[in-house]
Amino acid sequence: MNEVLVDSSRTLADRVFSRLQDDIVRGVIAPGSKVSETDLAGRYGVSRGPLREAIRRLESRKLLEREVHVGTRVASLSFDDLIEIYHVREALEGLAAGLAARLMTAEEVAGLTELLGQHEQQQDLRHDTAYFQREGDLDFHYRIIQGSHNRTLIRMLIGELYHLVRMYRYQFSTVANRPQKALHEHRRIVEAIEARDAEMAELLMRRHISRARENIEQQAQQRSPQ
Amino acid sequence: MNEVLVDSSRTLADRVFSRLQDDIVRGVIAPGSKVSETDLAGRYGVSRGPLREAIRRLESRKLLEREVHVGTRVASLSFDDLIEIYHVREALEGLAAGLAARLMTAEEVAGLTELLGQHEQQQDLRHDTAYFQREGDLDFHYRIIQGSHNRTLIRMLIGELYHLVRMYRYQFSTVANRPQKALHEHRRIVEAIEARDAEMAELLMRRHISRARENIEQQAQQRSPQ
DNA sequence: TCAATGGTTATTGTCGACAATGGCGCCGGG
DNA sequence: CCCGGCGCCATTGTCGACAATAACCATTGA
Repeated sequence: MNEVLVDSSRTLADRVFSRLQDDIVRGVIAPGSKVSETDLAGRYGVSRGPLREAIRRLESRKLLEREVHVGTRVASLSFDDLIEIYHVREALEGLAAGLAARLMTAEEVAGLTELLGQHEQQQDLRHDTAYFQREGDLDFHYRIIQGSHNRTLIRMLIGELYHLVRMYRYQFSTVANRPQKALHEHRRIVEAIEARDAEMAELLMRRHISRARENIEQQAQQRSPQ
Repeated sequence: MNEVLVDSSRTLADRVFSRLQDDIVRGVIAPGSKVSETDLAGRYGVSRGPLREAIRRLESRKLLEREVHVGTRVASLSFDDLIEIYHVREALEGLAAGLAARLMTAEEVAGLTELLGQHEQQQDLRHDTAYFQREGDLDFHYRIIQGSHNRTLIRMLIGELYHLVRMYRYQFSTVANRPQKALHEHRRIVEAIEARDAEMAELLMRRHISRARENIEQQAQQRSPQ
């Protein structure tokens, strides 16, 4: 989504890291499956050295789970894990929205407004609905997080949590069943940011993510009603 | 503080990771200084392979900064970085305190109360003040974070942010100049947790960290009054 | 004297091979 | 028939060597 995928730049370990991360997130490699270093090295055409470095980085992002002398397996998120992540998202993205309302530049706000307009148009035309519900939604949040201008916060949300959220969406092919409501909430958040109302922006963002979490909890109950 | 330092367990890369992290946090290796892979390999008596893995992990924790084909240098925190971190801490530890008030077991609450009692005693006797202000303070927060029972939250705070905070404290030899107030705030937080008042615990924790941040901002202004 | 350019050198990036550990299946005994 | 021990094998952990890149310095020209 955001990260550069130019295969001719940087180092080998960096490229295999990007590709492997993408394959994991998109479910090309089945969640929970064991992956052998030798297999992966062959698959990506590199030696085990750079591959191991990529594995270590993905391990610290919780996309891979490693057990010494046993092997590495792709992380498989449970519903509980996802609920935990959403609690953290609520706190962090609430902070981000508040900071964004105070610190976003006029250009950033304009870009955000434009992005939202595009989403609303897509929604009206019933075009590319799946895209909006997946990457489009993340794009919106992505902009606001960047607007916080807090590098630590950006790193934690974009660099760590979002890959897990994306993986989950692919894993359970979650088509958010409340796109209109979500879009409406997005609109109100943007309005708060445009008005530079930090408290309101934070409140609305927290509520927005909180509702998304409740939605997931409902789905979980329906699928496995104990 | 928390991580096992048993040098006879796990893998070489894990051990050199722990030792290197400790040396960086404690300032044994000067912040901002360049570190050569060959030098470090010799220093810890390992090959460059495991060392590189340790470097990658410390890099993703922002304790090391790497530039391809140029070198690795120890991160040196700016005041701005620290302020950013404290904003994130405020959001995350506020969440943690709220969750702790709801989810901590009776044993955990008892242990927390006992820890606080020890700190108050140390404070009264003016014993080991430096310790309280450094590791002791972190111990208190550490317990509450663990009490949140949210693995993602624990990982982000303990696994990532706290090492940076610790490094900063060593780097600027910050002796918190408001230990009595901090201790009093700790007491009130514990009372809220004992009363299972989640909202109050969150509010008090946020205020506690917010005040610590303001304290740092004051110090920064005094040292470099523009 | 200064700047540009070339070579040299130190450092990192990559690779293949060897060592060590844990899992798995076979075999024997109860 | 079941259980425990033993040995093989696959996989990971570690190492040293080679290749590639960028910084540094000296030299030369203006």
